[in-house]
Amino acid sequence: MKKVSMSEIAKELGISKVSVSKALGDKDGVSEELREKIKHTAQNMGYRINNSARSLKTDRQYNIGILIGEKFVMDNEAYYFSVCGEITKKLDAYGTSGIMEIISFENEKDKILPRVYNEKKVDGIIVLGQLSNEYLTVLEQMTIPMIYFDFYRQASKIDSIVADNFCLGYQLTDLLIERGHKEIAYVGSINATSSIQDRYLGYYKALIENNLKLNFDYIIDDRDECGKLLEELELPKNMPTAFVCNCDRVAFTLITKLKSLGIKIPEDVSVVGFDNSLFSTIADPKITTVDNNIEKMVSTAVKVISKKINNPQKTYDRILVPGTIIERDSVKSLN
Amino acid sequence: MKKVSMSEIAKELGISKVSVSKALGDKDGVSEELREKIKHTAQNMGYRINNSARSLKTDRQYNIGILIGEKFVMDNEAYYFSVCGEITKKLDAYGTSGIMEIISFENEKDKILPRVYNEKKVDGIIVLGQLSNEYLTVLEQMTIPMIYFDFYRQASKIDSIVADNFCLGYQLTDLLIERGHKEIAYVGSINATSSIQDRYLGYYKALIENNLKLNFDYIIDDRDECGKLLEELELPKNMPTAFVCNCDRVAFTLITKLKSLGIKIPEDVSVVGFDNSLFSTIADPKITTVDNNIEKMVSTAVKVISKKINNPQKTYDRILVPGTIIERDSVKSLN
DNA sequence: CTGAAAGCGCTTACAG
DNA sequence: CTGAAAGCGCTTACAG
Repeated sequence: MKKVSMSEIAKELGISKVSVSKALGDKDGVSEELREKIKHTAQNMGYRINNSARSLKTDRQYNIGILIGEKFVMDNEAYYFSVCGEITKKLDAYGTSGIMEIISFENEKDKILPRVYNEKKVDGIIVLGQLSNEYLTVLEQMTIPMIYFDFYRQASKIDSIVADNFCLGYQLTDLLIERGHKEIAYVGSINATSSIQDRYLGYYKALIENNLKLNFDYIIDDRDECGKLLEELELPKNMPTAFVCNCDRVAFTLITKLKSLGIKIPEDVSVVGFDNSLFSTIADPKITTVDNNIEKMVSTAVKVISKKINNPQKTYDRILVPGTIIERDSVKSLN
Repeated sequence: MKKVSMSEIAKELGISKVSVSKALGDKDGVSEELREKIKHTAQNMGYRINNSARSLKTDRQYNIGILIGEKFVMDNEAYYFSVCGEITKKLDAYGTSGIMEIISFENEKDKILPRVYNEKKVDGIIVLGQLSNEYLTVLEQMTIPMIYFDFYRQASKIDSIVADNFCLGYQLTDLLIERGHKEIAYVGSINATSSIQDRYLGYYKALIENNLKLNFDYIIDDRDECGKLLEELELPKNMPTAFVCNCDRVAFTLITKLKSLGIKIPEDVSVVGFDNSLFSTIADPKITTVDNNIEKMVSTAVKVISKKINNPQKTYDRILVPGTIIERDSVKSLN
């Protein structure tokens, strides 16, 4: 079985490979009639374009790198894997493939740039989830377009796509306050990621506006310095009437723990989460949460990175994607 | 900022680019002294190899395609996404990247080959999870190495890496029988995937060896013809004392349903699952299940595809990776 | 509309 | 050990 290149097709048809290239690439400069004939012949001969050869000439790889920190994928059911899948699907419409690369703890520490960059395999990079500031600073030296997904850095000029976490944290807390709750805890390590922090600040804003005092005993860590989720949450001595959790995963863990202590949800304590992930629907009761509108976030990210590849100068700053609260069964009204 | 190629490095050092290529590629034909100098200069100049140029010459892409059917990723927490992540990690040691591609329902039906193949972006392909026979038949025409992961086709010669499902289905059912269970149901659509089918056949073998009759009412579908998981399971009229579920996900759904009917697990009914996924540990009670040894399966798959790329003639047939039963709290002894 | 020529950045076989 | 030359399969600018 011999290889079929554009030259082979040209030879077969008695024309030049230039015409073949134009026809197959949907470029001007061939008659429609010839174009059709060429496409037909290519199909018959089982022609497949050689992306490497194309890339070498055009300086475009038609690949996007998708970076995920190892800390986010310790779990088998990691959230960013599915985001990566969604991105891959959307990318397809742009004739582009997604190359996922896991940034190991080691490479993050040693500031090793990703292979997809070092070997020029991609035209741009989407970073899923926050990495260490030191590593990001190094990443930002790269000479190809990059965007941050689901986080941002105040210190950097890199465009980012994030949920409107501040606003959503506010709304979710406000909902609890409206329902008569006054003792409200926040579960999340507020220095771990920008999302956790912004959700927390939204929570705090809601407290302020309702003249409720911020109680430091009510701020509960959910992960360690490396960003790994804690096995066990440490509950405050005085039980609040409600918990705002920075994600459904943690809300689920919390509910399980509270139940094991004989505390009923939502009769005794209310719990809300974030992300509208599987955890919010398999929990009993089902968790009131926030739909971040991932689909919108992903399509925005793909659109932005594509535009930046065509025009690296253009900046988009921080794009906030609005979400919506989904009320389910984990909140009791105290009124 | 100007581009740095091997020629630039050569010019800088007053040598030929051939020496640069040999030095950077760790090939013979340069003195150690010169090699070191070249590597050093390359580093300083911020040299990154151009994978496309290398590929064009060597006819190797240093990329592996990872195909996943859309049916497996309807869920956000899809199992194969994490497998894809594991593969990506392992591939790194081979200097190779993984390019995930979702096969949409449409492309599967229309028998459209994956982009990674059509554009020669990969040296080999790993298929995660069973696709339709019609589609696989078309895939098998491809002229690059391919392996199946987590399923196989009796009809085809494609090498595959699978858990020892038959044996594990047998062991798991046998465990229930040893504990005194005689009325045992199997939950899984036995024509949906080879895994479900083999686990079922192992279940049946255990029944036969223990002189228990196969009861067709006790075979419960868990997905539709497209392979999508059913929202609601249809329980048999006469309740068995135990259920063997083809995966933890379904075991979780079943437990939720049984509980909602006031049936206690494991007091009234025992349930076992497969996969040792998150679902088996977040369920209450925790589910007795099977650890498929994904890590071993993944490392085997990566090893096999790499070898096949270097030697496409070589075949490995079906490789069975042994698993282990993990006993937890969802089985009651009737003895 | 059509095609000859140049060149993208590597690697390899070969000569010195 | 070192390097000149050829060539991988495309695309683009240009000439006809």
